[in-house]
Amino acid sequence: MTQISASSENPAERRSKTRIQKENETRILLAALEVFSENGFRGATLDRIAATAKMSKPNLLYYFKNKEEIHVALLTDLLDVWLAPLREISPHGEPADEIGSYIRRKLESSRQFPRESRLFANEMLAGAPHIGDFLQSVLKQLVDEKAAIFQGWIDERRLAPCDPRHLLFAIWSTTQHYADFSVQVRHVLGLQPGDVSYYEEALSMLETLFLSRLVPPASTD
Amino acid sequence: MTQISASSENPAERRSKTRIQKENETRILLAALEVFSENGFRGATLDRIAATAKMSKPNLLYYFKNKEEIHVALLTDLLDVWLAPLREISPHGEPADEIGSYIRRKLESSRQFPRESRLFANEMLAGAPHIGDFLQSVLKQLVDEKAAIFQGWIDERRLAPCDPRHLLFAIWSTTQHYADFSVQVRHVLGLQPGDVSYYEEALSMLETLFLSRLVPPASTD
DNA sequence: TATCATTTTTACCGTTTGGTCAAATCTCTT
DNA sequence: AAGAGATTTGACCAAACGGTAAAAATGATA
Repeated sequence: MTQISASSENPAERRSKTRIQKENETRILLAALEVFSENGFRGATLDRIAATAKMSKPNLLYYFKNKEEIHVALLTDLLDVWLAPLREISPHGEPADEIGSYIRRKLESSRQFPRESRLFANEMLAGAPHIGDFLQSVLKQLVDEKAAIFQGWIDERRLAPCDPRHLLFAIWSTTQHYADFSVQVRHVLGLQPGDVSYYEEALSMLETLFLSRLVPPASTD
Repeated sequence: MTQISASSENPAERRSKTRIQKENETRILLAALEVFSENGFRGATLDRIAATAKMSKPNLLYYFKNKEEIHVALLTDLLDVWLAPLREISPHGEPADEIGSYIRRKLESSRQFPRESRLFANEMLAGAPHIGDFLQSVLKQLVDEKAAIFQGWIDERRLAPCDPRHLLFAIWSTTQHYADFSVQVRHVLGLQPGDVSYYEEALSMLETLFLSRLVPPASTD
C-alpha cells in the first residue's frame, strides 16, 4: 500500500495556487472527508465525493489525480490534528493538571473534528494500510517520549504504577469514542441525530475516572 | 436501510439443514466476517468474500440471497455476543466486583472476538444503518436498567457520583479499543502483527483506572 | 445402481466504479 | 477585446460490482 510521503505533483500545481484552485480543493477535501469518514476508503466512491462537492467527476480528477491522492491529502492533514494535543503534554506540570488538560484537549478535538476522528478510525479498522509507517515511526517515538514523562511521575510516586502507554490508550479510546460511536451514544441517551450536548457530561465522567476515584476504598467498619 | 428482524427464507432452508449446508454457511459467515470487519459493508465485495471462503460467487449466493443477508446474519449473531457481558451485571454484588468482572468479560470478549468488534465498529462509523433500531430499543433499555443499578450504588455512596451511562461508555471504549485499534496498539508497542500479548497489561491498566486511583490525592505537606 | 434433490459451475447481464480524453468554456491579463 | 492559460464538461472505456439462469455435477437414499 502507498504510504504518505512528500506530496506528489497535482495536475494543477504548477507554481502558485489560483483562487479557484484553492476554493475547489477545499471543497473536494471537505466532501471527501464526509464520504471517507462514513464509508472508509474502499466504501467511498469518487461519484459520491463529486456529488457531495457539487462537482463533476472529471473536474474533481483535475485537482486530484486519483482516489488515493485525496485520501492521502486528508490523512496528512489529519495527523497534525491528531498529534497536537499529545505534543503539548509537559514534564513540568503536575500529573493531574497535565493529564486533565490532555483529556480536555482530546475531547475538544473529538467534538470539533468528529469526521476526522472517524476517518482515522476507519483507517485503523482497515489495518492502517496508509499510515502504518507513521504509526511505527512518528507516533511510536512521540508516545515513547511522553510515556517516559509519565514513568518519571510514577517513579516519584506522583502517579499510580501503571503502563504509561496503556494509560494513553485509555485516554485515546474514551475521548475518541464520543466521535466514532456518536450514533450509539445518541441512541442510548435518547438524543436527536444532531445533538452533541453529551460532551459536558462526558468531560465530567472522564475527569472523575482519570483524576479522582470511582470506587471508594473498602470501608473498615 | 433494512433493519434486522425475523430471518427471511434462505434458498436452501426448506426444512432441516444438510451437512454441506451447515458447513458452507459457517464457511461463508467466517469469510464474510473477515471481509466486512476490515472494509465495512460498502467496502466489502461478494467476490472477495467468495474468494476468502474458497467458493464461487454464485455458489455463495445459493446460500445467502444477497450481500445484505450475509451482513444481517453476522450482525444478528454479533449482538448476542456484544450484550452478554452487560447482561451479567448484578445489583447484588459489590460495585468494585461487578465493575471489575464486567471489564474482564468485555476485555476477554475483545480478545476472543476482535473481528466481531471491528464489524460492530464499522457499523457504528457508517451511522448504524442496520442496527439503529436495536440501539434505540434493546440496548437503550438494557443500559437504562444497568444504569439504575449503578445509580443505586451512587445513592448509597458505594460509587462516586457520575453519569452511569457514561461510565458504561468508558468501559466499552477502553475494552473495545484493543480489538478495534489493535494495529495502532501493536505499532506503538513495537509488537509483531499477530502478537496480542498486550492484553494482560491492558487488564492491569483498566483495573487501576476503574477500581483504584490513578492520581494520588494532593499531599498536604 | 437408479433416482431425485441438493449442490456447483459456466456463462452471462445490467450497473457502478475509477479513470481518460479532447473539446468547449471560462478567467485573467494585457 | 484578444489571447493564453486555467477550468469544466460530455462522451467514453475497461474493470469490478451485485446478481441471475440454466445446465452440469454431486450426494443421499431406496
